[in-house]
Amino acid sequence: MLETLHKNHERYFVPGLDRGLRVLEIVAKSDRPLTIAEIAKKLDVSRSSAFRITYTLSHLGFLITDSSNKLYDLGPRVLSLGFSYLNGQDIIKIAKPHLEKLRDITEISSHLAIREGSEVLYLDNIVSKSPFVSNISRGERRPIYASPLGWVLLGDMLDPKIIELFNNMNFQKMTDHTPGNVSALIARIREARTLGHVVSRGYVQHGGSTITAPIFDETNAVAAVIDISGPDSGFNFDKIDNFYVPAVVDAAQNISRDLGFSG
Amino acid sequence: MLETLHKNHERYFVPGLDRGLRVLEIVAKSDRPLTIAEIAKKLDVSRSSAFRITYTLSHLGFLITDSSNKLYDLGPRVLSLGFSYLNGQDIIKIAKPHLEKLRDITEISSHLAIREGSEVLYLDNIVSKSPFVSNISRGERRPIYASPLGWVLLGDMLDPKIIELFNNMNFQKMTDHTPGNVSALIARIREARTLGHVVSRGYVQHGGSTITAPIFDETNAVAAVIDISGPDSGFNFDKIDNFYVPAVVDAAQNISRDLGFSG
DNA sequence: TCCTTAAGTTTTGTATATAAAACAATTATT
DNA sequence: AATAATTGTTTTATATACAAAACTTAAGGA
Repeated sequence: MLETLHKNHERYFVPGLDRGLRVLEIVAKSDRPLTIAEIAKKLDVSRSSAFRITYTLSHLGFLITDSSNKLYDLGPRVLSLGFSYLNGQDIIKIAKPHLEKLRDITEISSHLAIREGSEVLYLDNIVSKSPFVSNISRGERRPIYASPLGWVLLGDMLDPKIIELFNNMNFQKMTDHTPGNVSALIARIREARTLGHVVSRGYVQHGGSTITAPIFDETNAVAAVIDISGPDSGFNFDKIDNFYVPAVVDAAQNISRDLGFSG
Repeated sequence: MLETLHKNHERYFVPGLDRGLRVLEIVAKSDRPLTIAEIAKKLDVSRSSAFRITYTLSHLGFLITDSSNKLYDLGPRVLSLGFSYLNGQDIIKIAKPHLEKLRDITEISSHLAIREGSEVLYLDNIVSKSPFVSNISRGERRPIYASPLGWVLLGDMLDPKIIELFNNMNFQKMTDHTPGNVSALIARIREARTLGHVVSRGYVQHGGSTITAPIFDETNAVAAVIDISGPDSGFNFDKIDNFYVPAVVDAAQNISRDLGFSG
């Protein structure tokens, strides 16, 4: 029996679950609470289905309603999942002491991030004790193409895969140095891989700088990335090459070693 | 037509969604990745249903499998929801400057928390710059009955409601001062309400102290709670009554005012 | 004020998601 | 090594989740 590729791909999908989670993400993305009719329209389902889904989600505490019971917003229960995820990530525990040491010797905030789809996902944020601190929290996301961390994270991805991931993405020029298309992005990635690190000086969104290096797992894949970053006022730019870069690369290698990367 | 109360209550439930979210929480609570058979047993459904649910969740990125595709663990996508929730909470933005000022003048870490069911849920954590820091992160939870923050949070709840919430809860003695049953808890709550704050000195889990005060919303309900807390070594115990307590109560009142509580 | 439109519920016939059973593949036991 | 037990996957008959339509309530305009 031959089915359509689409149908075949979703043979075991639980539609109610799929749509419920999409409702949570629709409400999460919205900057204001939504009505059932709005959710139904965005989900492209009937109002009665949207009613059933919001009924379920609000009874479970994942959505809450306002006093009139007409506007739906995220409920506090969504937090429990994310927090469990962070606690369960061994890489965070392994990396933390190295990130703290890195923060202490450089006096600049250090971060740990992984790739999630086409985004950089920050897993940990070790805040500098100096007054010049970055404001990136764990759980935050950035588009990969616009972040030096992203360029390093894609270091082990083959060009066709990169093209597949980004060829219909809208490249917004965040700064003068944001790659404007896929081939410019590939050039950045190749450069990062060749050097083994990236120094992005004054190019980051709010006039800050970043020094980034990759973490490898036991299969030599890029498992994560660390950086030190913050406003330019926190850096001593004379010490980039002979202090900051070796410190970050060294910390990354130590974390890689603790993760089982021998090489 | 008469249906059972149970059925009637769940008339509009989407079962696939309910079970999918319960799978996420089962995996979140587990300290190790789980197999389909284990998930099926914990959920009390057939293996084929568990297969369909995990299939859906892993295709959506909320679960990930290990290399053998047999062990399921939380995926990074669960983070985005929790982070959106935190970003959407106005109370965090409103409270933050007050918490930072409180941290700066007391040199002790300050926190913001709300009630979620029978748990205290930390929404923000302003870390002290002193070496004596607490290690509570946003997203963490504590049982209400065992936390001074919880006693303050329940200040506007009527006794029958408290009894309903806690009468079949297992009260574990965390410290000498943990209430051991519902009536002891109610006494703590009443005391907190009368005083308008709680000073819990040296009673907290790891030998630390806490000073807590409630935040009210425009309807005079307890909307949240703030505290300063940390190891005893960070406190100057001579300054409790004439400095720490007024500082915390003052910050709480200012946040209440910014939230619309006239007084 | 009445009419129109829109949004939130409830009901209900039908398409389909589901759990049992069958099957396949792996792991444990004798 | 052979067999039993366990687990993952596929098939399929049937219970049920779904969307359309009906109904209810609220809001807006003439």
